[in-house]
Amino acid sequence: MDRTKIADALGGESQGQEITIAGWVRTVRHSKGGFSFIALNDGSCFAQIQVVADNTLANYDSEILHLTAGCSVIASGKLVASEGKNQSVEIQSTEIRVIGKSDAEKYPIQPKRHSFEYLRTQGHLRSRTNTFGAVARVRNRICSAIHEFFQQRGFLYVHTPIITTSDCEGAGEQFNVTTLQMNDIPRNDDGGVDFSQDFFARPTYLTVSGQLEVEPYCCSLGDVYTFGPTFRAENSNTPRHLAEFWMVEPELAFADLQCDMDLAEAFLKHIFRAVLEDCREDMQFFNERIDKTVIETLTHVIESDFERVTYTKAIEILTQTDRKWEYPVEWGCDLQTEHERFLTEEVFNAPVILTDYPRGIKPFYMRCNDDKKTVAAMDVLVPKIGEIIGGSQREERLDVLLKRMEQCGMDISEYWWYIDLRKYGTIPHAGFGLGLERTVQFATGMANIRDVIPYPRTPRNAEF
RNA sequence: UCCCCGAUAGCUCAAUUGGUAGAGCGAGCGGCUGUUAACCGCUAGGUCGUAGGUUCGAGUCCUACUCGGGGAGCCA
Repeated sequence: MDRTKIADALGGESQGQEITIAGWVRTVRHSKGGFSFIALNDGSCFAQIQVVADNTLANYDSEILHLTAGCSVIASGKLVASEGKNQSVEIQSTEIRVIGKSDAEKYPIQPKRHSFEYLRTQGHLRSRTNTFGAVARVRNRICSAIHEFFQQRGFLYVHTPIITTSDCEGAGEQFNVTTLQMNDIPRNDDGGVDFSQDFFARPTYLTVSGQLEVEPYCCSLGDVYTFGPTFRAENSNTPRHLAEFWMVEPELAFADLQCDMDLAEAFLKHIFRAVLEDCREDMQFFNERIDKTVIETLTHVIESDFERVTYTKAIEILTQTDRKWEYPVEWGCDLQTEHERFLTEEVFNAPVILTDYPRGIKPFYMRCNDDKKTVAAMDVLVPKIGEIIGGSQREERLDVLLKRMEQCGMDISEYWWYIDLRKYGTIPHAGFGLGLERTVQFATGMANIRDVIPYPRTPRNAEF
């Protein structure tokens, strides 16, 4: 079938031509004048196209008059200038084939506003709505912008494994991967699980981060990035957490924390610029119906220089304000959501990059600073979301790394391959992780992370 | 996992101090209309999340559980 996408039809270039479009009915209005108006959407853009159906159509009485929301149709006709006010062009149809009916009494997506909570129970159909169609298109554009950004800069896309044996040191609780039967688990003499009988003959997990596996590629091929799903078995019930989410993790070769921060800032700006430029209609919708400040916020991020502040300086700011904190602030403590939001929303009113955190609250692989107290870490904080990027320069000095792993009580033998990178041609390198869904949230203004991923996985929830 | 709030028609919500359930939207039918989240009229539709308890009487009060939302922790 030679199908014209509705986005192209509305572009108007084929005006005056005979075209065929296909999609799902949003609304139908019948006129006693002997014709009907069908608003058709095919997902190619936010807008519907209006199909005018005349009662001279063979199936006008038998089918067109009974069309309802959700029906799928293929319509052919001439693309003409519209007499109506809300669209410049419309299709004067010569044939409309009803492909799939949709029982209006039972169709879960009514032509009215639904709550997002309700639509989550209709995960297979919610992409038929304005909001979820727009989210899907923006999410897609963000993903293409991510690849675009790195490919333009000569970064290599590396696929790190989903099933891993390393835990990336405290990045989060992990899901076990096993083929052992739950009701018949083989035991060792000491009562522990006998993993030698498992598929991989050892405990394995779903990845919580591709960082450790992408570093070797960085230390041989230069600038690289990994981009894929990650999993956390944390019992987190918040609008900002998922058990399965997507993460982008670039790793820069021969680079320090400054390079890392420059990259992160340019990266975020590239993504938001792409969304604003290429998803105008969708963004207009989000700005009108979801968050009235979202376009302004994104524009502000693109145009402003990110504030770069050391952790130590941030603690100073937080202790000198009259603001009362639920969690007390002192040097050495991890910053809480209230602190991060205060800094980015009230003190700087812009994205903030916090750097040089105390060693004690950061993982083993971060590079120790000369002060022996802090590490070369950086977090990018944005309004509303808080931490959107976390990164660091990696510890490239073998002796320092080993000492640090020892202090952290790690089993060094498990990480022999990671340590090898410091033995054979070690280099300074740095990287960060960006949560895709939080980025989509920030770009769209959607309040709940469950509404920016097609099928959210959260504690006690894996429907669809 | 902790704290707070909620669950009533297909959906979004209302129901006074405990007295036996309503609206809007949607749907069906009819009217009107180059309409556009159209408009006007009529109709159908509910063991008030589940299980106990208090009471002459519970949508309303109490307890537990389930699910949902907000905040927090963990983090991306």
